Amino acid sequence: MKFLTDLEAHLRSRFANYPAEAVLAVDPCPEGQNGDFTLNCFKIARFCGNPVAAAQAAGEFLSRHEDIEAVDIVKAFVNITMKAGALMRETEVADMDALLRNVALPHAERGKVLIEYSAPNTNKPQHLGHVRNNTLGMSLASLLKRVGHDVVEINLVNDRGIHICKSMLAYQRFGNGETPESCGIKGDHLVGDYYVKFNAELSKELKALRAAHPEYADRDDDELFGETELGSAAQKMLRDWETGNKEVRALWEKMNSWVFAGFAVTYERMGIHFDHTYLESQTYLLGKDIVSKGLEMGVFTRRADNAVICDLGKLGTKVVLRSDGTSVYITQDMGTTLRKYEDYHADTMIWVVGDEQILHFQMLFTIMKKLGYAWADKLFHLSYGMVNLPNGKMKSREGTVVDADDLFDEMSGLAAAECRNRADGALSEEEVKTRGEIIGIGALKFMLLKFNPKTTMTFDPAASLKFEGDTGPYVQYAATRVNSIRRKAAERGLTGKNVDWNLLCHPTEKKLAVKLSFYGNTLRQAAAKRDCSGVVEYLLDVAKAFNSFYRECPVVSADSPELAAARLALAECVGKVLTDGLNTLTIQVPEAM
RNA sequence: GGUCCGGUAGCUCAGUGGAUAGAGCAGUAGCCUUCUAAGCUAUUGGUCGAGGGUUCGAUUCCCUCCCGGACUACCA
Repeated sequence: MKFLTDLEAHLRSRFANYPAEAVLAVDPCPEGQNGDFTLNCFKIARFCGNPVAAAQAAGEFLSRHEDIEAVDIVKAFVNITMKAGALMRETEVADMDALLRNVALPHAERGKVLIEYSAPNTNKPQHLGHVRNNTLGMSLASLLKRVGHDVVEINLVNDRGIHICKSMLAYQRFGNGETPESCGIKGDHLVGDYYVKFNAELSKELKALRAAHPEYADRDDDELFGETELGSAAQKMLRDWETGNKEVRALWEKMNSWVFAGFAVTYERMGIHFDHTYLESQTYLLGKDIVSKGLEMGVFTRRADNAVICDLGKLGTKVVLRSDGTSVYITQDMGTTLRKYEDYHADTMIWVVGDEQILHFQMLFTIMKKLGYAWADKLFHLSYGMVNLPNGKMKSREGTVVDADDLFDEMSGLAAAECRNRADGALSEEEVKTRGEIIGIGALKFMLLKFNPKTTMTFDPAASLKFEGDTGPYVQYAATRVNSIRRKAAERGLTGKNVDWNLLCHPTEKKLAVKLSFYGNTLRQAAAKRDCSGVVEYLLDVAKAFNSFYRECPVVSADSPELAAARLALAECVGKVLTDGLNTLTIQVPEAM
């Protein structure tokens, strides 16, 4: 802002030790204080004497500035009231295209970012936990794009392993050849049903086994897995899969294709489009050559039992190759990390993975650094907390898992019902569905993004279906209100062109403009922190200010056509920012609500 | 035991070295002949887990302790 750069120049000329780079920044003036912006002079006190003296000096200069109407100094805070026209110009509200364009980072700060998220297993449908992952991933990807990065979105599907064999085996035994088509069940759900079936049958067997062998009492399920008939059959199936047994491979192909078809529907509904999907079945053998390289470099050592290990200091010792020479999880992760780098040469790689894997990623990143990869210090694990329900954790065994597709249906259905109700027959059923989907899915994503990723959040199904208060629909509603203002204004022949910005001097109007001016900063900060929750808070804040404006400053029935035009222009700017903001979070905005 | 994350209003969560700690929900009292009430206005509600320290100033930084969770596999 001009008055800031002017003040900066003034201070620099007055104080010899004032730094060359800019240090001044203003915040919105808090509620209850007298001003549009506030300058905190505690922060420049070290260059300009004590805080209060700094505030006096700054205030004195600003009170003479052409853009400033009044200055109110409280302690070391300089509360600045701008002239209305200057405020609208400096906040870029008067040039909304510039406001939206200036969101992007300077070219030098842009880079190529690879972001991996979702990473589902192909043995069951996705649940609320996946929805949080998907939402965090897709929204962060979108945000990074919005500020100018070149973003590649990838998925790594866990399509092989013992858990996959479990559902395959249960299907083989109990499936009677049914298919998603024959039974009308979505493919991922059908396969998931057999995974559940396997576990149910296994439990029975374990119970019988323990009854027959009292000496097994203190051995847990995993230890006894291989002792059960089903368990050993699943293990055999995995070996058959690995040796390329035709029958097993054919079954695997068939069931995975069902799951992929199911996932495609879920992803489409969320609006997810990956640039590339890696399959674990094609990457799980990667990484062994890196182990040999690490051994040569002395990064890894061979233990007496022939296992290859890596000493990671206070992180502990990590086995990177089993004593029988086979890979562990981190081996293939080392391999895929290198593969991803070779495929895309990204400046930064991000993994969206739950916080239970924090240690794993610390180890992975440390190993990649030890192996000498220059890019390894630009790896980032975006960890997020679990999603709990009001009465505790989601547990598949207790049937408390919130299924993604069911949840979408429920959210969408409720929103559609509300739309149908409000439209009172004026909307086609198709339009009702479309709006319901945008509002319902939007509400869900918005709610998931509102929390800081790190927090272990509680999902309250009842509360989430309310669509009131700090929700996505609240922001969507504010955005659509702009449409109705525009429509009504057009009927009266009003446009938001050739505006006299000096007319927007109502406190509510100025407050709104001040908030709008922080849009770019908010997005860039959120992108730097890799955390969308700041954007959510910001959009709620703008929507709230706009709803007050909506009540207090009528547009169409304003005192003069000139004022109406100016208010319309301000409302248009709000509409653009809210829509751009929601879209950046991958949330759509309906035409009306 | 060790490492990491959290503990802020009845509930769910923001905040972060600075002005009187915020929002939504829930509660209370109002507002639809007006651009859509999925809205607005007012209001009740807090020893920011506890105790020390650093600082002009700490909910925020440091230390100790208490409580909750995650991790601590030759599982993924």
